[in-house]
Amino acid sequence: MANDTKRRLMDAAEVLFAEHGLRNTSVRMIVSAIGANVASIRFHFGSLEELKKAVLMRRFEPLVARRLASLEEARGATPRPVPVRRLLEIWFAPMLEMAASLDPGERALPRILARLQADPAPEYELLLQQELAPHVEAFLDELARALPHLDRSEIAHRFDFVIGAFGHALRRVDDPRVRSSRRRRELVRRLTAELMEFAVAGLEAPAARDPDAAPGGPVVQSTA
Amino acid sequence: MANDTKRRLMDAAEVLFAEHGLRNTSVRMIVSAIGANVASIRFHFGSLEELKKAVLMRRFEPLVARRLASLEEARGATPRPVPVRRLLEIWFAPMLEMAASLDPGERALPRILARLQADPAPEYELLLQQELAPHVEAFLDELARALPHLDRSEIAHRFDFVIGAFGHALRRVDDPRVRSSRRRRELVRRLTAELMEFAVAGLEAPAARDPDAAPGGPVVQSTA
DNA sequence: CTCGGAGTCAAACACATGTTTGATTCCTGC
DNA sequence: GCAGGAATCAAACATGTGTTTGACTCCGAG
Repeated sequence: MANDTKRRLMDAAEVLFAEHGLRNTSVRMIVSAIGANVASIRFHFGSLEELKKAVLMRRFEPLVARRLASLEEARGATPRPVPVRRLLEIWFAPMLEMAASLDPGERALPRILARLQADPAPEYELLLQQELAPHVEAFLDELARALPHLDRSEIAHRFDFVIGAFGHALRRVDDPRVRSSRRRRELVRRLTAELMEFAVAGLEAPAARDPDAAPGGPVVQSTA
Repeated sequence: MANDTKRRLMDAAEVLFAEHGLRNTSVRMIVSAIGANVASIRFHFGSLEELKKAVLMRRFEPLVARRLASLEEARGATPRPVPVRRLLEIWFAPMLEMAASLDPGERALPRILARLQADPAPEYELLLQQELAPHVEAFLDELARALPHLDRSEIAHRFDFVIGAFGHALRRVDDPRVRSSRRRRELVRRLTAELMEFAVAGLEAPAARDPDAAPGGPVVQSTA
């Protein structure tokens, strides 16, 4: 019974975070979800902020570990560069499995991260960047091998585009109009297939012309 | 002097909305920014919610109008489908000009919308969907002519990917580490050129295989 | 000059937030 | 069985929120 309340707090909190966002979830929403006392969060975590970080880390660390392990394995299989499509599969797979899960707790992290993408809260931003930066670098390194026609900075930007598209797609899956888990899983699979085609083509596209050096005028011209 | 305070409230509010998000901007933050009284918002707008909607609409209506006019013009110029690249230019241009503007007020709307993308607030979601839906449909119609190898639903999803990537890129431009407006404008131009290449290739990619019918196994396979 | 509405103001409202307190219950180790 | 820490509890705290009130100033029309 010792850490039971502690675990139940985290479980209840993470689905509330997914539903309402980290910012808009109050102590009282969490404790009342499991019939606990308002002081329980302070007792078990010290503060609400600490609980938020604990919830994020519990799901986040295994996710990063899985990605890195898969990347390592794919890289070790052959001396040739890992194909872009395979790299994207490795990147997306863990998150997609969570997003399609039947367990609301499993499903929470992708939703939380997708929200965090656009609602920058300096504290988590920093926390996640520290946790993310290393394995993002590893993927960018491997992408650079697979896309020798692009310089590193353009690769980083394009990977950012992919992450933005992915997050946006995940938010769509959150649409409350998609109720049944059967339909949700189907939608996730569908979007996954379409996103994969889109992202591979986008990443492999020819390098952008330097807008300064381009003789053909600005890439985005006035619509006059 | 009549509507002076009213206008100043909207001006101050929109940059605060861009900075802190619609949700996290309080009445007192707004009024203290221009030295007005807390009751002034109630007097001029009825409520804080009404002020938010007024701020959104003031910038939003001209944006939609510009896009539709440019689309109409491009479509009238030739009986052939408008190229994908041109459609994206028309879509991005107004927002990009705002994002690169020197006026913080001009710059606010893209930031607000980019935040709103991931922080769904039912009230504005509805408001914006009503305002957006018609001209999104018009763009999808034209995209369908330019991309005859894709069915309508896949086009809609891909356009969503583009919007997600665009929003994410705009959020990057918001990075407080990018201080000088000179550097910001440069970054916007750079990202624009790269995003254009990425998005055109992504939209024009071959249709995704139906994950059910695909004999080659799941598109995203387990990373075991 | 005066009346009256437009606009502003300080102060308080009712409510929600995270945190804190001190007492009380619970259960394990002795 | 009992001592003592772990865990829970109701209640209050201080602060922030949007809103409301009623008096106040201002200024143009009659």
